[in-house]
Amino acid sequence: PATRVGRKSARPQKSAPPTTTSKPNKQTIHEPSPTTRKGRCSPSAAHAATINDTGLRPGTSPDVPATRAGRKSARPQKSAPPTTTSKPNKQTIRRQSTRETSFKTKLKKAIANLVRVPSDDKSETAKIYNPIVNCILEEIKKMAVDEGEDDIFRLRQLNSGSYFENLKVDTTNEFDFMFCIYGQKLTLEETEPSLGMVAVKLPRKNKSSLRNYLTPDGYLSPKKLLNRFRGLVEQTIETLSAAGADSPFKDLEFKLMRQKDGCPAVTLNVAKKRLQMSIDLVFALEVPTPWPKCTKGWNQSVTHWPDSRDIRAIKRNELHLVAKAAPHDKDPDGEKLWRLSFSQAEKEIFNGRGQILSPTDASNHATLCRKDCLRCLKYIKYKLQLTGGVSRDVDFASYHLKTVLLHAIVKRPDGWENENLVTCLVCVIDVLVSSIETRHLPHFFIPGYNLFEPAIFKGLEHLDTVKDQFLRVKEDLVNERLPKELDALEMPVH
DNA sequence: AAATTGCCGAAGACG
DNA sequence: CGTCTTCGGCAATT
Repeated sequence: PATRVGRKSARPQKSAPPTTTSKPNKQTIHEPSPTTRKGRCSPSAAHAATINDTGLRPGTSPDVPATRAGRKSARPQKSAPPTTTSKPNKQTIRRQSTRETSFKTKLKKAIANLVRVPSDDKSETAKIYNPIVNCILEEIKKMAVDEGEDDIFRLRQLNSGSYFENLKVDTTNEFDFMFCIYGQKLTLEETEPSLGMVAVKLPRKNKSSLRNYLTPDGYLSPKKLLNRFRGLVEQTIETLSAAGADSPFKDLEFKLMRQKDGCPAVTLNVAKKRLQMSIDLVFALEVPTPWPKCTKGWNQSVTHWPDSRDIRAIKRNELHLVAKAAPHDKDPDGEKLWRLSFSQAEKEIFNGRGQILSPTDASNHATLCRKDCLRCLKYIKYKLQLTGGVSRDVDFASYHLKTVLLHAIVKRPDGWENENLVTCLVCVIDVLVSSIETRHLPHFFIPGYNLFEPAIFKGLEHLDTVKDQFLRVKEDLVNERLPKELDALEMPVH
């Protein structure tokens, strides 16, 4: 029974590759001239052993996490990787100035030194959070059966968040999971397309227990459902905490954090001796395809990325609704509006087996490069917060950075290779800066939803600090200096 | 049709 | 740099 499934799915060939030249290489960043500077040599090791027992970030990241991977099959290597470029021959190398080469090396090293999760820690934490989430899921199901609601509280687990996306840049032991109600027929009402939110009603034929969570006027209430979910988790934690001496949880201390207003997640802190971790359980509703109307037009950009075939593939991903509060007084009681989450679609673009590359990408170099870019951006933001440049509760979120990156790829679909990392970073920073200047950062999938809309974004005035910071980084980059914001060596410890 | 199994990629460790 | 390892994702399988 050979389970031969390799990556032999279709995707014969990404249509016409030779577009390379057609694109006016507007990105001729002057990888600049010799501004000298002694390399700060990096005694690595610096950030080592930051096994932090501080962890535990209190806030809730507006980063809206993931949902289930689409069921698309592997895309075969986007054909033709002639590798010519990836392996510069000696002459090419010699032709590059040694300074430039050494700067690239230096940058690469610096990035490698951004926070990483050592594999020891990975094993150790995995042995804790996996049994816990399994147990919570099981207990919830059991309790739901007793109360006749097992038709909805048989939840699907999706690992999400920066840890599982390999995009973590801080040292907190924080793990995000989505717990999704799935398989329900829902009717979406797009009353607030410019907020990225929808209201939900149940079609007549939906006889599920969701009926228990309707408002008087027939809307599915995020607050009611989230409260119910939290109640289930609370009960579970009680039984977990009361575990006997032979339980796998006997050394663990559990503490359920207070429910933050408008936060779609239930946060559970777990401690084992000195090791602390935070488990975020994001409650979500899976909404069946097709995507709602507010997403019309996200793909109508003039550019050629992603191509129409990829767009179709992306749109095959299920969206999710999370109980994230609406801004202002749009829905003060949290009784009506749900926020759309595209995390599965985003995951497909960045990670999935069907990485969405550009027509001229030959391999998964682009994936690596994009992720390195994103990690750099996130790290810069992280440092800015650590050093007090921007307070932590301004909701300038990594989601904004991810969105900026997506726009940057649209603007310049080719050349995402770590060889060009500097160029790529500069490109992303340019997009970020102009978004800030114009106060216009459209949600990638909902063009009419401006993430920097004053009514939506708190702390607009801080954005200029952010802009300055990134401009400094850009300045360093084009002058071949390692930005101190990317230097993990002196990591402030909070 | 829920749970198990096996394969593969990502990325760290190590030499 | 290349090889080895572990973890997670995924789908075939029963």
